[in-house]
Amino acid sequence: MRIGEVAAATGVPVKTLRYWEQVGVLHPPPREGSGYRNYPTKVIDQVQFILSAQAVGLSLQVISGIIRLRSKGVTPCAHVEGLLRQRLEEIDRRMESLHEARSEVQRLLERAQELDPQECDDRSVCHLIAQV
Amino acid sequence: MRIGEVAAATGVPVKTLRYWEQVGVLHPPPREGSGYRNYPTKVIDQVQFILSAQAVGLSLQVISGIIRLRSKGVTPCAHVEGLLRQRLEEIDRRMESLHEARSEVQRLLERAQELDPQECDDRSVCHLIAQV
DNA sequence: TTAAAGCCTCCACCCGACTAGAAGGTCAAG
DNA sequence: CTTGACCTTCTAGTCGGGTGGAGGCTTTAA
Repeated sequence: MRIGEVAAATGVPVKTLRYWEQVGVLHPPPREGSGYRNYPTKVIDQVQFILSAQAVGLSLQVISGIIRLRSKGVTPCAHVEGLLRQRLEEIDRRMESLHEARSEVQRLLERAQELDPQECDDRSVCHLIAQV
Repeated sequence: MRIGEVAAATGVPVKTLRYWEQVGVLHPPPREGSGYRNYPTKVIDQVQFILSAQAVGLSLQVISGIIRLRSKGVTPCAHVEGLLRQRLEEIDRRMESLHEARSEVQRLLERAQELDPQECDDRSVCHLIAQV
């Protein structure tokens, strides 16, 4: 199948499919005599896999690692499980730092209720956001 | 004071101070005869403000908006309060999507316990990450 | 037969916040 | 007087995941 059909079937833009090939996450398909890419049908599954993996937050680099293992004949499940665990930790770290940021903003907003705007003088840019 | 002194006093690299000037978040200071930047002492406070605002997650563009208001003589507190509320909403949105991602990864990991690696066949790249 | 749609490659650009390095001018100490 | 630290501008690169457009083939339907 041609690249446009793959795009239509998966919703991924043609440009993106070529980009994915370029960065190594999709295997280069054989070409027709015209030079057109001629994809096997299973590319649809691969594209779906990439989309699912992206949705979980894996990077294209990591995803292409999985696909490379797969095409070497290795069953990548154990590897993928490790990656998912790493991803879980990553998410937890980011949730935590987001949580801290939230508390800080909350604190500033509460302080804003107490402070008088008239006090916002030339000493600082704005007393709402001030050095801890 | 010279740019190196500002850098030493605030911990912000010289390159970054010049960059901040370039993108409009720091006012261009007057120059010595040599062409060297000659900062007023209050730049320290401004840099601290920028750092604090960044720590809260405000972008340089937003921060320079606040500073512009300030230098027009406007007391930016009300504006800043609005920005902080927007930031809070932004944080909440991101926490939510992070939370969803976390559940999804969690779900995949739990499924990994049930599935047999032998089943990971050629139909898909890896059955751990599969289409919903 | 011809026009449109689809495909090809290549190069450049986007977001944000820097950071690196080249090539050169200035200043303070010994 | 020289050395080295400090300053200047300018260009260009980083990260990730694409997107846009130019210029030029190929295929397909009327």
